Amino acid sequence: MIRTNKELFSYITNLVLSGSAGSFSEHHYAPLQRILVEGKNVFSVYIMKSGIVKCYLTTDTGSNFIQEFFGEGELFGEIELMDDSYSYCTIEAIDDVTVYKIQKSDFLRLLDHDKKFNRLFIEALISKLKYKATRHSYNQSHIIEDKLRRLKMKFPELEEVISKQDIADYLGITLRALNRTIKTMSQEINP
Amino acid sequence: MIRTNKELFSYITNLVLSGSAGSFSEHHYAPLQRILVEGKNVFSVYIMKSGIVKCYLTTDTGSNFIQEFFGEGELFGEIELMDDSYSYCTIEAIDDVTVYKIQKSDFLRLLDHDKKFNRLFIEALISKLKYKATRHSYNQSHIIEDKLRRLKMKFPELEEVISKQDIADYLGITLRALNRTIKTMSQEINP
DNA sequence: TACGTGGCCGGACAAATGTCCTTTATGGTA
DNA sequence: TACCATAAAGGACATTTGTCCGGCCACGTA
Repeated sequence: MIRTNKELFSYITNLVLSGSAGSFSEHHYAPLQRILVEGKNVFSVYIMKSGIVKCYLTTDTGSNFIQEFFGEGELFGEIELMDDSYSYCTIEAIDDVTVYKIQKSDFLRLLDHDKKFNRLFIEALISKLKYKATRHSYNQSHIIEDKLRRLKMKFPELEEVISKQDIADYLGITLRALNRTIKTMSQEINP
Repeated sequence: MIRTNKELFSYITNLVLSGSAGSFSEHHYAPLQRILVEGKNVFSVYIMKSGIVKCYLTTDTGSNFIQEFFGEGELFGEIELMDDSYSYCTIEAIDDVTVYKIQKSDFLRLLDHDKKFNRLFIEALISKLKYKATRHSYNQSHIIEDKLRRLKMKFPELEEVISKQDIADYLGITLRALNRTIKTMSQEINP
């Protein structure tokens, strides 16, 4: 649910600490602030230093669909990197957030000259792919109760950290359906 | 719906033709033959030369969920590349299929020594990511009729090439629901 | 205190989708 | 030809999920 990337995080941290990569700058965001906005041009790649953001897009039906929550070490803005496109989603801070920011051109240079970084980046992409594939197939083939159970298993502190509406948007369901399911499940435990 | 990758295809074709990459071997498959099987170890990366395959996985509910259809230039087996893992999906030929196959170790060497190839690979991953993200959010926020309309728009020859069951598995719905929707839509046109 | 505002909860009903089962082609094969 | 497997189509019903709505509660502010 909250995606992280330890390896990338520690590698970037070392890069920054050693001062060998002056191209990284650090930025802070308060809850509800938006780091990227759907439809706007993206000029940098971002890597999470601390906090949690949600990555979502607004569909033509008006509802929000949450792609992922990002925590320590996850990167975003990379999809818009290659084709100079507009951001296909919005990134919004959930709590206090710190990110490393690196300009496209610097990022591409790093990718070319730093083999280790290149490999870590590829692994990050592959990890995202795998995650998305699994999630989509699970979502399409299970009822809400199963999805919720799975989510709670993987992320027990769920309801303390993420709002109900966000959980619903993440599961691709309505708030009503989420509440209904929570009720049903609690009744199954205490009949 | 049927994913392709022109740039990668022509680059690989040139590599193979120029003989500079002896590590590629060519393989043929007949319809229904399986190139990768879910749960089995993967030792190579594959790139489609011709034909169409379906990439699907069987969920714990017994239904099949089709991740993507691959055509010319698309690659698969790359997810299993980095973490030495088992295949998370099955790749099955739909018509006559030819693929280029390259061993993991050769692939990794190529990735390290061929900058252009490295970049094409990253772009391929990013393209898949973007596609998956869009598809999942669309699927979760629209009714079947919308999904089907969108699919037909993007891929008009749909029903001639892909079986009804496969279309249903791709949309994450039952065959019954697909038939019902097709009927409804045809009645809307000829009332 | 009184009054909004927003998050959370749930009733009642409608719409979408799944399940189960039967029928009708269609193609291959004994 | 007769037989069998398999794709396609759809009827009848159950389940799941969405829509619309009103109520409750906590919190900030006039």
